[in-house]
Amino acid sequence: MDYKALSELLFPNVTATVEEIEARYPARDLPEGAKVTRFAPSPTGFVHFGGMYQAVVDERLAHQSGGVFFLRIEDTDGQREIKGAVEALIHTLSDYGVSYDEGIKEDENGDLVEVGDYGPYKQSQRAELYHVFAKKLVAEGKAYPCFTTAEELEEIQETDKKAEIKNTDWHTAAEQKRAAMLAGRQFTMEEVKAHLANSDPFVIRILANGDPEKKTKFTDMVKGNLEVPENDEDFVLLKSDGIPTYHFAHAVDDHLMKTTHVIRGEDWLPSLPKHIMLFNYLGFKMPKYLHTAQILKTDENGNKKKLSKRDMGAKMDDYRQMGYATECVWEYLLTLLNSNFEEWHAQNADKSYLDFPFNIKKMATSGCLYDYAKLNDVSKNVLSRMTADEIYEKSLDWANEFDPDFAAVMKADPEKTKAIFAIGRGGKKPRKDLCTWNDVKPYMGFFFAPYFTVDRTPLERFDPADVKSACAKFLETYDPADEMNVWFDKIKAIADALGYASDMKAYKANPDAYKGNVADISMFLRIAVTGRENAPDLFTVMQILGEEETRKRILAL
RNA sequence: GGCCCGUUGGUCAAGCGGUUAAGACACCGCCCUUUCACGGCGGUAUCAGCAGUUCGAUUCUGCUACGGGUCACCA
Repeated sequence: MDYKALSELLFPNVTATVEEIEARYPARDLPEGAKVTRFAPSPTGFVHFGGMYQAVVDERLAHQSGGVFFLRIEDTDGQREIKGAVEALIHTLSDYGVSYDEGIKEDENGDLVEVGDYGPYKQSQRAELYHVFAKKLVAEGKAYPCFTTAEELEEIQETDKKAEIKNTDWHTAAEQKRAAMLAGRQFTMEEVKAHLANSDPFVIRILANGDPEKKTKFTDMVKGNLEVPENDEDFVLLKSDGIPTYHFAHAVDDHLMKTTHVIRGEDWLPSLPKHIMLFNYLGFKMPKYLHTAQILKTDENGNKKKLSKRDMGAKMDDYRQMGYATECVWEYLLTLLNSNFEEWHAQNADKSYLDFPFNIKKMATSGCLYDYAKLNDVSKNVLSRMTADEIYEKSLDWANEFDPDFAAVMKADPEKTKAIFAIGRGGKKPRKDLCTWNDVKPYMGFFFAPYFTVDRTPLERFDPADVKSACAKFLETYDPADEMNVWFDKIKAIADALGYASDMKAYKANPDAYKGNVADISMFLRIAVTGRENAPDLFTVMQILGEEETRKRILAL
């Protein structure tokens, strides 16, 4: 078989040579040790939590080493492409502050532009490149055209991929398919010509010469030393539409774009033999690999499963909707990435996460379960460290989109809103009431008339006359100019007057001697002023509310 | 089913041949506190199992079990 002639037959329009292509992508001029990484999502409309996890690693590794991080859009599957997906992707990355140096970006006008010298950065625009390398492989007898259609192969397999395949059928189905593919390797030049004359669709398959019984050693930077079998599968390089499969695009792109470190999910591990073979066939130097652990969830049956896009929390946009601040998700992500991040952050509170010495060795090698309780705890801590102004701005942003009515209320009186956010904030032991922006309204809505409702239930176990009398007495002596201790002394006086203990120790020593205690009196007032039993410091609440509103609410109880 | 990867408390995890096996979350007590939210102190709970190497294995090796991933003209 004249492979050179075959390659000309298959790619008559490809005139560029591999050398010419290589010349277009010179080595990058980077300092010693600089890493070149890439985030290469397919534009499916959202960024997966696991994808963000990888993007963060990409970004940190590149920028921590003085290297380059680029974004490549893997749009080789036209069927799955969703319009606006690239924009959504870019926005998510920028929301989370994951900055990349090359790839598709948005300019000032919001238009998509390409930045960088190693593009195009969309695989659909790189067809020419792939074809040159495919032609080379065919010319060298390392790849061949296969005219067997996907439908025919599926038929041969006799098993519906969608249906549940019984374990025992696996072997035979795989064998049959393999036999069919092997048969596809047998052809004459005349047959190929006939197919082409007939415009029969075909794919380009690799000619696999591996023996799966033979294992080769491979070192992954996360997983460590692995043993991988040789590849014996004639997998597809170019689909019948001329677009490459992931495998082929990965080899060609990461070679030309000079990627030094490939960060991807461990679900790619099984296809490693394919990639090793491809890089060998093409004469490319393999990049280093980091196969990251999977993020798992517990399913209905209590088994661990890969976090799928249907699960809440799988899409980065879910967090926005649930009201998690990006900073919180970031910090949670970082703690999953390097478990010592939390500790480091506690000791370096003033430093940016960019100063954190991210370490590959610290990355988990086994999958971890997604833990909302932990996320919530991290979130509370992060939010508690923010200033009242920050909280105001960020929560308003969120409310503008998800709760416009409440946003309007907040905006109507920014000073008051900020004063509320300032309660118990800034000290060594800040309040931690807020976990998500969604918590803001339930937490402080009562300050605003539209959201103020009174729950009298806690008052029911007391004599209504006492409640009424306590309120009346409070109003008699209430002076908004009072210092906190004076203010509280007055409440204690009310307690004494009504037969409630003003001294908690005395009360605890002999509870039966009193109708209640000063905490109960405070509770009456708290119900009146905040409408509920639990609230931030009552003295401050009254100050922010102002004398008029405070009196009005107590009078109305 | 084949192949690959993994397994330290309920969860995330330190550990890298000799430790009372860190810490965080969750949970449970107690304390502080006019409520709540904090904060402090304490507690329950972990090396999947079995062999082997070794003076000594959570750490090294093998096997078993269990869990996960993957087996497309999807990425």
